Amino acid sequence: MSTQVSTREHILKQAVLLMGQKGYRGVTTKEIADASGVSEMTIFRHFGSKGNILQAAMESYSYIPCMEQLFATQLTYNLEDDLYIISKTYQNMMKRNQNLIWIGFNERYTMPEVHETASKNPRQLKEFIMNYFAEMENKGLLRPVDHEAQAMSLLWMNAGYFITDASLPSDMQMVSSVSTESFLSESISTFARGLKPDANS
Amino acid sequence: MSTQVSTREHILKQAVLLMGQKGYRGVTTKEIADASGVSEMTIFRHFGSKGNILQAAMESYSYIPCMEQLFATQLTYNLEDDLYIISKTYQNMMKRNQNLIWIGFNERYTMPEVHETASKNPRQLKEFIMNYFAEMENKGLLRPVDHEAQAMSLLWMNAGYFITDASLPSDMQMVSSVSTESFLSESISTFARGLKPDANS
DNA sequence: GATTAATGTTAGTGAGTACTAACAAACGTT
DNA sequence: AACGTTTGTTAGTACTCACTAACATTAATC
Repeated sequence: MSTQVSTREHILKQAVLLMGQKGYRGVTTKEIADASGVSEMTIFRHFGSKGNILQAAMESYSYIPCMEQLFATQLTYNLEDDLYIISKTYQNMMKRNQNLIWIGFNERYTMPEVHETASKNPRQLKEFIMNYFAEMENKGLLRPVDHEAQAMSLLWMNAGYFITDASLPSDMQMVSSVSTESFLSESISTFARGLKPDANS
Repeated sequence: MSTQVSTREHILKQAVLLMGQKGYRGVTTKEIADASGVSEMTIFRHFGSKGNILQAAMESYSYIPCMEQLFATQLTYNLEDDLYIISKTYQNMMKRNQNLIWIGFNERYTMPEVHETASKNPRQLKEFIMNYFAEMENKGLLRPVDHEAQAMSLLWMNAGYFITDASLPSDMQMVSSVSTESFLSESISTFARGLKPDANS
């Protein structure tokens, strides 16, 4: 009984890995089967079609629950700290799922439903952040700003950083040598300063 | 005689457009032919194979000549102005060729030679910038810094901005509403300030 | 008007590939 | 030991698609 689940998960894992490297169309069901140490039939018995593999993988990928918990329990209402932990969590989730991100992006024209599934995440996260900003403003810990625009800025910055950090380095063959952690924390610090109310030291 | 060239260019243009949307494997030679208003045979007579189409497109794409001219004639040795024009040119070239960038990136595992062709560009640009920094330091207009690391920072920032600006907005369906031009100029301004020698107003 | 170069047309080949059907083997559970 | 569930095997189907060959057509050059 537990074998079903684990083989299913195992297939998904290998499929995402291969598709992340060679693209959805670049990988055959045979390849996925071999990489999973499983017969091709097993794949079709589990998922029915190649498209469903990707669909299933996309549905299993979601940072919404994780973010939900973060916003419910881990916030300190210190602006900089909170933005940092939100960003850090976002970065972690994106990095963990970077293959899926790429596949979804590449197939955005050919498999719109897959892309639709994936794009729910940032939209939901934007809502979370906007609610947080509203709360902070009520507490007098935030300047009166356009909550949506500022939430967007944060996401924008994070997405840009993720893409350059997680994806390009292996591509553009340049000397990295830039410390990753510090870049993020410094950006967040600046961003938080810009949002704090006027009375500063 | 001019017809050959123009049909060839026309095919390349349409091929890149389609591949940019649906991926290299997602497009058939038939589709490219139809989009180009041309027989499938014409394509094979011109390029021999589907792979050669992409290869030819990649070889035609290069911002090196453009950058070469910029570095030779258009610099003013005002740090901020120069970095801005370099960045702006980079952004323009990347935006003009964004389809090719994506294709090359997506096929980095399956068609390494294509990727190799594309990656010559940033490496060359890095060299240009490093030489520029060396000159500026000689003129006493630049702090003594690690030229390679700083050139990397600039390219890094530009690449990150390009990707979020040119590619993500249509993807993540978020309200853009952020002014593009100002974001870039502000970043460059900050970057330039960080590189100027100490004696500041 | 004849020649040449570029393109069109048609038909087809061969390889790859998603997916199916039918039966056999392994496995755990009771 | 019997049963049900999951997986493996094999063979095959239907389809797509890159690519070719042979011949017809247009268009420019001289």
